[in-house]
Amino acid sequence: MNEIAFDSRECGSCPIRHRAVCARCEPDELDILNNVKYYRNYEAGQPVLWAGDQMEFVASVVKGIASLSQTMEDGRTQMVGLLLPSDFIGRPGRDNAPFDVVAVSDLTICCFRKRPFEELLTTTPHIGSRLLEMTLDELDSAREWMLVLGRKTAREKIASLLAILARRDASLKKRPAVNGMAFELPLTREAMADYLGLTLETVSRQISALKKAGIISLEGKRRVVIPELEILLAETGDDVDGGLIP
Amino acid sequence: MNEIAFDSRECGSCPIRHRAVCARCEPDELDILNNVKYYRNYEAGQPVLWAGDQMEFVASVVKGIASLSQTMEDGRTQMVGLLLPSDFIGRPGRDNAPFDVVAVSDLTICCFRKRPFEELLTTTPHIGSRLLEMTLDELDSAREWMLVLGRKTAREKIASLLAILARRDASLKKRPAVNGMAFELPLTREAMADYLGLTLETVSRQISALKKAGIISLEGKRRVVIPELEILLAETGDDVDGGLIP
DNA sequence: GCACGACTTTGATCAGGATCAAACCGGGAA
DNA sequence: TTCCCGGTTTGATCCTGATCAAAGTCGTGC
Repeated sequence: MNEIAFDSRECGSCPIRHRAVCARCEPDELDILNNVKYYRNYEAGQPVLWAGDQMEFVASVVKGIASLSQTMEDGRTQMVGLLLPSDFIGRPGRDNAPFDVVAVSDLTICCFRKRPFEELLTTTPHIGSRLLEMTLDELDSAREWMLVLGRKTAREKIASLLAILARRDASLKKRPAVNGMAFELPLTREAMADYLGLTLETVSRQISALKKAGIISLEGKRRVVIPELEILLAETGDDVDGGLIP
Repeated sequence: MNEIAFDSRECGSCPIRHRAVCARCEPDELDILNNVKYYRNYEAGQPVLWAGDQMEFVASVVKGIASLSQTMEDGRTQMVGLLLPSDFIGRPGRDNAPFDVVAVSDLTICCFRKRPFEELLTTTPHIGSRLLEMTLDELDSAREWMLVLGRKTAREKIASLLAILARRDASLKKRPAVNGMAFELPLTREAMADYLGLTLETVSRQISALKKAGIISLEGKRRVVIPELEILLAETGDDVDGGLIP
């Protein structure tokens, strides 16, 4: 859930080869020719990996959004992570995907063959320690999300999700989150429900309620405006400082 | 959630110094004298760390159970992890505890000063990669738990918890989980509720229901007997193979 | 333009778990 | 022994969010 970048300006568009791996950039054509690095595109809704699949690559999201999710036999599904641009996909040291990875929107990922990547991990210690740091951050966010799933009301859940998306959007655009900011909702009501442990009807109703209360407003169905950030944050149930929006 | 051991037989009782760190054992008196390694004891209910506290050590659970948890201002709390013997506490690279750590039962942990430990990480690459592997495993279990919190019914939640505890108990005693096995419930009804995102009354009711259905039986309030593992597993809602009990 | 389909909203009703309340159990101290 | 107290069980009722159902919105292709 965190970019694996050391210096993102210095390098090209590929987070893995250029932003993560090489401290000094080399042209990546070589890697592409050697089939070590390659791009993949998916349409919204397409699966990238099913749980249990062999993973012959690690990857990094370049554009679009992917989800990590689990589905029970009877169809109940729970999203366990959202992967936004610069997020990392993969498990060095494991061969099989632990969860389903699905393109939520149109998606481009940059893949890097697993073996060469694992080589790099052993030969370049700071990559490993960066990866450990990222993994610990993801573990913390997963645990924070457990509070949302286990203890928050539907309204608090929606507010928490909107707060996270607002924050992500701001940081992606490299500007601070401010009152009056607007952003595109990249998820359908159903995807939100799967992330929050709710039904899509409840999601819709709570969004309507927040709108009616003046806490958010919508432009169309997918664009959210937040007149006052503090007021939205108050709805999350978190302490205003700390919590999901540091 | 996973022991950081390379060869546990070869060494003394301290998981960090002896089982994790030194490939070849040295006597640990030296470290104790240097105040690099030390033990701490806590009584049931005592806090080990509050979220935000400076952590000057990493540690490993030697005996007893600790919990990681978060509490909202109004008192709602969610446990985000159970730490059993050989589990690791700490965040190399971070100074502050992200969550509360509380002794659930009487607890002994073995602490290792953070700086020397971080030194070791940089000088001994296989420790780092083992730590990465452990962290990835914990991330997977956290995500699996998100399915429990977000989508399972109260009965399935209880069954899932019992299944996990049964499995942990078996692996701690280094024998397989079998039909008819019995184990001590190390948690109060309230602690179970906090782990499962339920109230203690619901926990109690569902345990009674499982008892009435013959899926478990109790000896006293705290000892659980599982006549048929498969039947309990069927109640978890997971696929019988895979899932929480691999 | 129109029709279709995917997504969303809204309504009516239901049910699972929360809440409030009281009783029960078992162990330890006086 | 008796009392007390933390933990547990059970009961009655309430309420949030699920479920079932229908209608509304919007974009796309014909």
